[in-house]
Amino acid sequence: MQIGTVADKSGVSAKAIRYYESIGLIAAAHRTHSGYRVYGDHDVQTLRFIQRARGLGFSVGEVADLLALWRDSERHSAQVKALAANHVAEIDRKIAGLRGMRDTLTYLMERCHGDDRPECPILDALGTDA
Amino acid sequence: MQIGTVADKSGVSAKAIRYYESIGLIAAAHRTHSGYRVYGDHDVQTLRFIQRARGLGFSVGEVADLLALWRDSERHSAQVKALAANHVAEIDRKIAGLRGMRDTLTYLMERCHGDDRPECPILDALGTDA
DNA sequence: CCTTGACCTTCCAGTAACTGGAAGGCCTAT
DNA sequence: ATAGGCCTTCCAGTTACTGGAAGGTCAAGG
Repeated sequence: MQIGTVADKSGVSAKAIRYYESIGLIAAAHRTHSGYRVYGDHDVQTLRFIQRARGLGFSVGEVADLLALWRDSERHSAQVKALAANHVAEIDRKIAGLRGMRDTLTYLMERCHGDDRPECPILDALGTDA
Repeated sequence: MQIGTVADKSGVSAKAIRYYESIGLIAAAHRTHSGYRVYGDHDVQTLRFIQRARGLGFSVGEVADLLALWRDSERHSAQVKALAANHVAEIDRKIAGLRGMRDTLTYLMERCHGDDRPECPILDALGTDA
């Protein structure tokens, strides 16, 4: 398989595959005599794994850890769970931050007439000396 | 006032102030004969505005729009409200995305023993062919 | 008068995780 | 022979800054 085919099958772009190879997330692919990368079904599996993990918001570094655990038959599920728990905590922090912004903005928006007059509590809130 | 003072007063780092100047978000400061930037209270106000808007998650580009509206006495509050509404919608999208990740992860974690055995539904979910 | 220390200046690099595009090689079909 | 659709590498750009290097400025102390 060439990189385009494995990209289609895995859902990871060819660009991203080369990038993952360049940073060492995946092993360097074998090459044809003319330099084309060659892949097998196994690589499609790995890339799908990466794709899903990235889709759950894990960083590339965390994905590397997950991949290592995935390949390690001696792993303890507690290790995986801990990784996931850390990530959930991080997601919760982000959600909390966004919710704070959202709440402030909707509060201000409710008080903004939203017509052709210039008075605006949103700008007031941003601009006051407080 | 020198840049360090205005940085302290506004809560925006000196580095960030120079950066904002470099991208045109704020006007270039006047300089002393020796090249030091000089600021007044007015600049502190502007930087605080920027600081708060950034804290609400507005991008630097959106902050530029907000600043322009803030300075425009002819503005319509509807313009500000629309900007805020777009931003809230964006925040909502992000929250929804994060919540999806969170839900999937917690679902999988509940099913993971989290002990010294290798079986792990989290890795299974990432690695299946489905 | 000179030095010390705390400022300030500019410029370069790095962050995360890629994407876009340029310039050029390879391979198959017509 | 050439057209097209692949592939290759490499450089730049994205966001919003931060860190650090090399060096100038200024007021106070010895």
